[in-house]
Amino acid sequence: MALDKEEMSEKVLAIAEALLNEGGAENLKARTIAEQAGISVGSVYNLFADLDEVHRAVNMRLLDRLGATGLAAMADLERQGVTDVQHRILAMAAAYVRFVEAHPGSWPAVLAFNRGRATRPGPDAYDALLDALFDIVAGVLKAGDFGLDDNRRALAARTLWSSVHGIVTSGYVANSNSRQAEEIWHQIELLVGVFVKGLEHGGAFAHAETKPE
Amino acid sequence: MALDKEEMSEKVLAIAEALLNEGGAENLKARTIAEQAGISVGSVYNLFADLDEVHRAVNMRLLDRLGATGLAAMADLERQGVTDVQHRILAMAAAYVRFVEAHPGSWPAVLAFNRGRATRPGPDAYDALLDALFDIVAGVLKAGDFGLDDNRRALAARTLWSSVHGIVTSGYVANSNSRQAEEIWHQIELLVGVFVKGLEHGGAFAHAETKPE
DNA sequence: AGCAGGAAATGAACATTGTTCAAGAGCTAT
DNA sequence: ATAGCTCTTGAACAATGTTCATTTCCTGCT
Repeated sequence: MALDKEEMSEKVLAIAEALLNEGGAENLKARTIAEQAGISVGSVYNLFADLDEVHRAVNMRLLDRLGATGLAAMADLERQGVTDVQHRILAMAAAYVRFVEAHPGSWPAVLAFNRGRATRPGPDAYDALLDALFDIVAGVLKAGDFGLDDNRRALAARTLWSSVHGIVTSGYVANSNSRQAEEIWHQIELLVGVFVKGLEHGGAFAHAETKPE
Repeated sequence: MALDKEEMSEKVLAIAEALLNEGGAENLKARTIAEQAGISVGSVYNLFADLDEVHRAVNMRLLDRLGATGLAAMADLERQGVTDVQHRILAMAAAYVRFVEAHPGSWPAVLAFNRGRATRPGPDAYDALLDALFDIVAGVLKAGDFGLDDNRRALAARTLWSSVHGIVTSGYVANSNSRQAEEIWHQIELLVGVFVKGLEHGGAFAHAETKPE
C-alpha cells in the first residue's frame, strides 16, 4: 500500500526542494527529510547516495522546469503573433526573473552547487539543461536578421543569457526588496536594448586588439 | 614576543584564504585554522565571532584587492594614453577574469556567501566594495561620448559589469579547462563590442512596452 | 500454511564539525 | 608580592553526514 520507491524519491525531492527554498543549502538535513517523509535516515540513503545527490536532483528539476517555462513563454508569444526579437528576449528574461523570485532560497543553491568539486567526469546533465536554455535564446536570435552564422549566433545567445543571469544574480546578492526588483528589470531592459541595437549595427564583429595573455 | 592581536588576525585570514582557495567554503574549519596558526580553537573565536565572520573578512579583502587591481589597470592605460572606451572596458574585464582565475576556490565562495541569510541590517561594507567596482566602470563610460545623464550612465555601468560578472561565473560553473577560458573571453569581447555599439546608437533609450507585472 | 531467501528499512553508533565556557596562565599596576 | 584583569586553552556539548549490523517485510516455492 505504501509508496513506490519512485514515488518516495519524488516525495523526498519535494521535501528537499521546500527545505532548500526555506533555508538554503545548509537547511538540507538528512534527519529533517527523513522525519517529514515519514521514513528513517537510513532509508534516505537507500534512495540517494548522499545529500549531494539529493541536492543535484532538486537542481535538475528546477532547471528543467525553468526551461519548460521559457519554452511556454515563447510559445505564447508565437500564438500572439509577436515576432519582434527584443520583445521575445525580454519575455524570456522576464520568465527567468519570475522563476528566480519564485524560488528565493533554492535558486542560489543551484548556482552555488557545483563549486568546490574540482574535476568532474565530463559533460554533465547539468550542462545539457543549461544548453537547452541557450538554445531557446539562439532560436529567438535566429528570427532577427543580424548577419550571424550559426557559431556566432550561438556565442551571442550564450553571451546574452549569461549576462541576464549575471544581472539577476548580482541583483539578489544584496537585500531583496522591491527596489532591487525594479533595478534588475531596468538593467535587463538596458542590456537587451543595447544588445539588439549593437547586433543590428554589427557590434558583434568589432574585434579588440588587446587580449589578456 | 608573539604576535599582536592584529597580526594574529591577519595570519588567520591568510590561512583562511588559502583554505577557501583550496577547498571552498566547506574547507574552512576552525580546527584547521587553529592548528595552522599555532593557536587553540578557542583563540580563533576570540579573534572572530564565528567562522562566518572569518569568511566575510576574507571576502572583503578579496573584493578590496580586486578593486585595487582594476584601478591599477585603468591607471596603466591612462599612462599609455589609451582613451578608447572599448579597450579600457576590455582591460577592466581582463583584470576581473585574471583575478577570478587566480582565486579558483575562494571566488565562488565570495559569490555564494550572502545567500541564505534572509534579512540583513542594511547597506553593507560588501555593497560599498561592489559599488567601487561599478564606479570605475562608470568613470570609463563617462569618457565615451554617449548621450547619457549620470543616472543612466550609472545604470549602464552596473548593467555592463553585472553582465561581465555573469559571463565569468557561468563559464566557471562547468569544468574549467582552457576551452572555457577562451569561451569566456570570446563572450566578453562580444558583449563589450555589442554594448558599446549599442550605446553609440542610442540602444539605451529603446524602451519596450512589455514589463512583467 | 509454512518456509527460505533476499530486499528494504531501521536507528543506534561513529566521525567530524561549530561553538561554548570554566579553569588556568600570564601580565600589569600598585 | 599580590590583586585584578585579559587572554588562552582544550575539554565538553550539540548537531550533523554517513555507515552498517540487525530486524522487518515481502515474494515465490513446496
